[in-house]
Amino acid sequence: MVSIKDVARDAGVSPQTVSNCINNPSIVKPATRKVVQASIARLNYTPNASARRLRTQRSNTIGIGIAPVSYSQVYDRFLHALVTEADANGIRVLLYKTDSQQDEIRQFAALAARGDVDSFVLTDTTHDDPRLAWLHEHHQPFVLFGRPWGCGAMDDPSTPWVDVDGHYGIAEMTRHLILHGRKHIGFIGWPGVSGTGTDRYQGWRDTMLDARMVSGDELGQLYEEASNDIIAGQTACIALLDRRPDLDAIICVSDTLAVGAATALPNDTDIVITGFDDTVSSRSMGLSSIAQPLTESARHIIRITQEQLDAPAAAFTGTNDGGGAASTADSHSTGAPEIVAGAYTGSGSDGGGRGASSTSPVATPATAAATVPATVIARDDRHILLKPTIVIR
Amino acid sequence: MVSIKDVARDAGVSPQTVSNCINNPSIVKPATRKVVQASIARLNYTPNASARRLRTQRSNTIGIGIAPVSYSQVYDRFLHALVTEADANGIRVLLYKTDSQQDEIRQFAALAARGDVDSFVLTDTTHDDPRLAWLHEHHQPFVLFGRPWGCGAMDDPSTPWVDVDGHYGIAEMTRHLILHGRKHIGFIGWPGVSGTGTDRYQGWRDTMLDARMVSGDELGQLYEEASNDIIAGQTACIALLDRRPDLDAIICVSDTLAVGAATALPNDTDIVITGFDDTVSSRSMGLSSIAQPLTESARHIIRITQEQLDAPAAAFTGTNDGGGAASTADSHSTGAPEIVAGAYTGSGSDGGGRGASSTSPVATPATAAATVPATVIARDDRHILLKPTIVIR
DNA sequence: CTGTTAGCGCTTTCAT
DNA sequence: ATGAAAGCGCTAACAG
Repeated sequence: MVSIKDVARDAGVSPQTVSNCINNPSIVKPATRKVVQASIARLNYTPNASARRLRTQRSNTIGIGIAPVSYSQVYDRFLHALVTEADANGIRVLLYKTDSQQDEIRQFAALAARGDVDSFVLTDTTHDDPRLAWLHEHHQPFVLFGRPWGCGAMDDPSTPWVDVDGHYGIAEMTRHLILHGRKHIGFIGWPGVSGTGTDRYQGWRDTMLDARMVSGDELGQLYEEASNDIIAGQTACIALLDRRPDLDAIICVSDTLAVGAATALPNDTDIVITGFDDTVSSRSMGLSSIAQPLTESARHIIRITQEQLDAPAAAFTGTNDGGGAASTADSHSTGAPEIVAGAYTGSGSDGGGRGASSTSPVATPATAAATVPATVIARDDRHILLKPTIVIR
Repeated sequence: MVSIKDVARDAGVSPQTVSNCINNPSIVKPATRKVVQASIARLNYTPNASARRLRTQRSNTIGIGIAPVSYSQVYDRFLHALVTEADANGIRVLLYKTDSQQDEIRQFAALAARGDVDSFVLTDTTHDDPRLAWLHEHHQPFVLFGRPWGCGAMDDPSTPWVDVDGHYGIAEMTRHLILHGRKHIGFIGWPGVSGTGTDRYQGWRDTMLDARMVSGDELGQLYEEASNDIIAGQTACIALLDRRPDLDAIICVSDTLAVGAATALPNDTDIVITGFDDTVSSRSMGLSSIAQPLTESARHIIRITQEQLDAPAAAFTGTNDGGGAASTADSHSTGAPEIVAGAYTGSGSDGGGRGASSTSPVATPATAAATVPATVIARDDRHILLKPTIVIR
């Protein structure tokens, strides 16, 4: 392995100068820098990560857990997005197992103690999540993907999170259906009260009531619950149509349920089924869905992580610094999203056409969703709520 | 952070003795060891990973890639299994992105040069995979999950792999259906020649021909191809039933296709649909499927990785060392699988009932598949072919 | 602007 | 059986 000394000898300078060329090029005389960089290239030198970590006491690595099974079908795409954004910022991603929340806490302790990671990314936050308590107690940096529902930490500066606005997504989808002439729009949701599920449900409910498409009394008839699998989706769809044969659209809280519902439809029907997450399955079935801006989410997660680590002692002020999301990233952030401070349950037509032709976030079937940068609705720069993209097929 | 010096001071010994207590306890006098271990526990000491890595020049980390999308729905479970087995052996798992094979090669170079990982785990090997060429050329250790189909490296000692026997799984499923009175069994496979797809297809074909359930001429009528999505599965199923209304079972090369096929079935039918991978989707639909022994696979991958790293210079002899898979793992491997050397396309009834009541690998509906240790059919201890478990529902 | 010194935390010699 | 010395490769702090 070629080390910094080899480069130094080759370039006729001291190891320190080589180090400076890499970590602080501006303080090296251009001529010297040139020579050193030539040596680096010729010898194909790459700094040893362990040595650097030992010296700087920074691993430049974040940890993220993987559960025994993932029901969402979106986790692998999220991981890819996260790794991609991390990679672009010189950060590595370490995977650890999470068989339970307690197990994850054990992993926190081990990984943090060994200095394997600087920070963690958490998903699937639950009510009174013990992981948050542990992390806070041990002053361990982290970022949530998903809001800390019911933890009372929604606005806590020391509980940064990035999430996708399910309420908005479902509301937008509902509006789209209404605008295209659908009169009786049902909803299949998850049972129980989950933050995410309830949020999405309310997106449908609020829009339906706002548009006077349904009375409060009638709402229950258009609603069905189903655990997150295909069969449950089928069952719920059948129950819904049984109760309300006049339905002409059913919005599902997930793609899995949408796939189930779609397969339970009579052959000759015109009923529209929509899902959430724009998975391969729903896409192959031609269902409209709601795509989470995973790349954008990952970008913010990495940005916040970087900010935390670069300014560990600086207390968070709680005020938006004016620059917003775009201010930190050094040349990486292409198409930096605008930050629209304020409530996130806004009406669909937010000001500011931010792209080419389409003023609505509804993507045309042909143009892929990925090209449109996600719009941000945020409280401040450590609590980021992203708008999903409605994908109509 | 508490370091080895702190422990040494606390225990009244030298840092070296503390180090020995951790890495080589047997050479420390029991009394001293006791004292040191008490200090370690009291101070809650964990050795710093970077320092150890720098000193030993070993990262004890393996790298594995994540693609932009995964169609298999099994990758996340594999990752969990891999991380779990790695964790049990003191190995960390670093995730890197793989947008293409070339991209992955770039990652290899970067990660290897920085000393971030010792070895890689590769999946989705293709014909003349450029990644293998690169790894060989740079003497970079790795293990494949999945055979190197068509690379001519199937028996190459320096190309270790772990795979699950799709031919066997599908053959066993076919036999099961035959034994339960199914007379006309169709197959939905993937188009084109993929190693995995063809292997599974042949499991059906060989069994059908062996059992005289079909003539060679007739075979084509019972076979349909479909790209790996739900709609394609539906279409193929309909085409199949259209051509052969007498079908009473359809074996699908994947769960995704099985789900599609199942949803395309008439309401009152008795036709059995089976899939591959035992995913949440197919399970929720009550479909029989074939479960890959992911934990077992991961265990072998980690074992081989360890062996490679522990004996870097030792040339592989190509002979089974007699101990087989169970010989290396130190106390971790519970229920070590037997190794049955020989051809892998054996007839179903291989000798040796290895468990309780059931002599056939067909699991009963009630007892979960996971409890049965996977049987190994292997050429040698660096080329491991595992038997999947047939899950009947 | 560049070089020297020192040390991050650990483990492999080699003495004792 | 234990300790002392050295150094893995790198970078912060200072001196020049």
